[in-house]
Amino acid sequence: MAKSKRKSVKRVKPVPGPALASATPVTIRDVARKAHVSLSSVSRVLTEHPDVSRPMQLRVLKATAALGYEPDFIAQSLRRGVTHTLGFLIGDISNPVFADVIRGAEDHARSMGYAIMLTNSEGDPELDAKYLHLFLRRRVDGIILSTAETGSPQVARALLDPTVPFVVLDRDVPPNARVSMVFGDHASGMRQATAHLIERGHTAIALISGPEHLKPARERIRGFRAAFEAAGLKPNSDFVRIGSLRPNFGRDQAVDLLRRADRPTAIIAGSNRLLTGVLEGIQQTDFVVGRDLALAGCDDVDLARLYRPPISVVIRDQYKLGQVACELIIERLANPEAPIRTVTLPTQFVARASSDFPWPPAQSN
Amino acid sequence: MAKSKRKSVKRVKPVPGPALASATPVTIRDVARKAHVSLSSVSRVLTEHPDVSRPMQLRVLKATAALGYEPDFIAQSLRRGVTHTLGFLIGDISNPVFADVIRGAEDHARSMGYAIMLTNSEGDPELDAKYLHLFLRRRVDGIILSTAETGSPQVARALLDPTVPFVVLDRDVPPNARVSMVFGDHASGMRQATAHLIERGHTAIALISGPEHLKPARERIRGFRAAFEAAGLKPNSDFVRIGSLRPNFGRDQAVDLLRRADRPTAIIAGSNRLLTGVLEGIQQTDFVVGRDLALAGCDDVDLARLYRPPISVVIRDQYKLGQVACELIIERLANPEAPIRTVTLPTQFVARASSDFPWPPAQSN
DNA sequence: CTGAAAGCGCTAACAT
DNA sequence: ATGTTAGCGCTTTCAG
Repeated sequence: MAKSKRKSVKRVKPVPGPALASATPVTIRDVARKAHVSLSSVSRVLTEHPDVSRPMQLRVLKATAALGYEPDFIAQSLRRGVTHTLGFLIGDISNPVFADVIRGAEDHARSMGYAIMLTNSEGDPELDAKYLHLFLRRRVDGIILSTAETGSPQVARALLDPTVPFVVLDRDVPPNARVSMVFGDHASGMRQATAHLIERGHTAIALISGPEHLKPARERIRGFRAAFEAAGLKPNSDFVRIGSLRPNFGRDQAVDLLRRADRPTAIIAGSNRLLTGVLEGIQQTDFVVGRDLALAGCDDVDLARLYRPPISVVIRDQYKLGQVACELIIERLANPEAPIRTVTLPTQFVARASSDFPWPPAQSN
Repeated sequence: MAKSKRKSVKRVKPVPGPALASATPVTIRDVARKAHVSLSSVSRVLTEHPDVSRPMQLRVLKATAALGYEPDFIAQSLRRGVTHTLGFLIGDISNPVFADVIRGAEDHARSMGYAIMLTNSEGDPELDAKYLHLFLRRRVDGIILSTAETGSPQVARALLDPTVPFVVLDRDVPPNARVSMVFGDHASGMRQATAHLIERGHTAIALISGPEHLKPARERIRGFRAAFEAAGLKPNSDFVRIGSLRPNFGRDQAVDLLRRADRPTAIIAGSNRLLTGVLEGIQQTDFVVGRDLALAGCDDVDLARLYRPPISVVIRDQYKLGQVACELIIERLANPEAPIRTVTLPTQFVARASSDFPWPPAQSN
C-alpha cells in the first residue's frame, strides 16, 4: 500500500501498473520542505513545544494547513511508545447492557484523546486469552476486561503482573492481581428485590441464577439469602437454580419450576439474559406474569420496561460503569504513580407491576 | 513507557527512579543475538520467507520460543504500511441489532487476521466525520460505515475518492462514490408485512417511519405503498408518519394516532427502536395489542419475540450483514483489483399473534 | 542462503 | 530558537 514516492524511492521498484488513485500521504518532510524549515521544527510546532518562535510557528502552521498534513498515528505510536488506544474486551456483546457500557467508556475515552478497540469473545475463554494477547501485541495503552462467563487461566496470569493498566469489570481476579476493578453492588439490589417480594407475601420465591463462580451471580445469591434471613425465613433450596447465564437455562428452569405441584409464587431472574429465557418458559407453561406469579429481573432492558405487565428489575448505571472503567485506566496512564483502585457502583431495585401486588392476589380467579 | 534498555541507551537518560516492573519487550534483536544470526534472518524465518535453511530456521524458532518473542504490531504496521485493522463506525450502538452485526463482522475479521476498531457516533454526524478521520489517521486498512441518521457532507466527500476500501451499510452514498455497499431489502419485507395486514382485513394501517432521506426508511415506505397499490387500495396519508427513528417519535405518533376518532386498526413500526416507542404509546393510551389493534415491527429483537402477544416483524440476517461487510472489505484488501460491489440481503416477514388474526376480530369486546 | 544497511514517519536528544 | 541526527522495531532490498 504505502509505497512512498518521495526521494527515498532509490531502492523501491514500484510496479509499473497504474497508480490507481493511491493515497497521497503527506508527511512531515513535505511540510518541512514547504515551510523551509527542518523536520524537528515542524515536529516542535505541532507538539506545541515551548521553544518555537512566532514566525516559525506561523510558517509551519501555514504549510501544514496548505498541505492538509496530519501526523501518522502509527509512526507517532512507534516513536512515542504510546498508542492512545484502549482495548475493551467484551465477553458477551449480545447482552444489551453493553451498549451503554460501551457508550460510557467510549465517550470518556474520546474526550481524553483515546480510541477504543473493541473485541468480543462471545463467551469463549480461549478467545478472551487470545484477544488479550492481541491487545498487548498491538500495544494498547490500557485494557478493560469484561470477560466470558468462564475464566481463562491465561487471562488470570496476565493480571498478576500487568504491563499496562487493566480494569476488570464485575469479575473475580486472582488474589494479588495488580489491576483496578469496577463492581456493581449486585447483592444489595437483589436483597431489595427479594425483600420486596417477601413483603408482598411471597415465601415460595425462586431464584434462577448464573454460576456461583461468577462474581455478580454469587453476589446476587448472597443478597437473595440475606433478605430471607433478615425476614427470619429460609429459602426453599429446591427453588434456587444455579447454573448458567444463557437464556435457555432460564427457560428450562422456569418450566421445571412452574410444572411442580408446589410451584413458586415468584421468580427472580438473575440477569437480563436469563430473564428472556424465563419469560419464554413462563409463556410456554401458560402462566401469566402478574396474575399467576410475580416476576423480577436484572437490568433495565427494553423488554422489562415494556413488557405487560412491566417487569420489576434491579437497575444499575451501565453508562457510568463504562465511564468509570475508562477513568480508572486513564488516570493511571496520566499518572503512573496512581494506585490501582476498586470502585463499587450501587444497584437499585425498581418495583413494577410484575411483582408489586399483594400475594395471594385479591381475586385468584 | 517503552524506554528500551538495550545498547541504544546512549542518549536516553533514564529516570533514576525504580523500574516499577516495567514490561520487558523482547525485540527481534534479542532473538537474533540469542540465535547468533542477523536480524534479517529472524525476520525471514518469522515471515516464512522461502529462502531459509532448515538449521537456521530451527535455531531462530528455538530462540523465539525461549524468549517468548512476538513481533511488535506497531513496528510491523509502520514498516509494511498495513495495520491489519478495520474501522467499524456505528451510528447508533444502542440499537440491539448491532450486537449481531458486530459479531458477524468481527468473527470474519478475526478469522482473516484482522482486528476491528469500533467507534460509536451515537447519531451525531459530526462525530461520524471525526471518527472517519481518526480511522484514516490510524491507518486502518478498511472501513465499515453504518453512519448516523443524518449524513455528514465530509463523510460523503470521503466516499468519492477513498484511500482505503470502504463498505457502507444501508445508507445512501453520493452518485459516484467508489465504495462497496450492503443493503437490506427492506422494501420487500415491509411489503409482505403490509400485504399480510391487508389480507387480514385491515385498511386503516398506520406506518411510523424514520425520515425519507434514510435509505432503509425510504425503502420501507416504498414497500408499504406497493402493498396497498397491489391490493388496489390507497393508504390513508394521515396514517403515514415520517419523522425520526427515535423511540420518542414512535411513542408520540402512536399516541396521536390512537387518540383519533378514526384511529388505525393496525400499526407498523418502521424500525426496532420505533417499536419500543410505539409500544410505550400503545400502553399509554390503554389499548391492547392483538385485541384493539394489530401491530408489526422490524427486526427480531427480544422485545418482539417475547412480548405478549408476540409481535410480527420483518426479519433479516444481521449477523450476515456484518459478515458480508467484512468480506467485501477483505476481498479488496487481498486483491486490490477487486471491484467494488453492492450486496442486497433479503428480509422476510414473520407473522405472529400481534397481527395474525382476522379483522375485525370475532368478538370485539 | 545469509548479513548489512536503508528506512517506514516521526520525536527528542544533542549541538549549536 | 533551530537544525542535525539517532533511533522506535521491524522488513526488505542489495550485495555477497
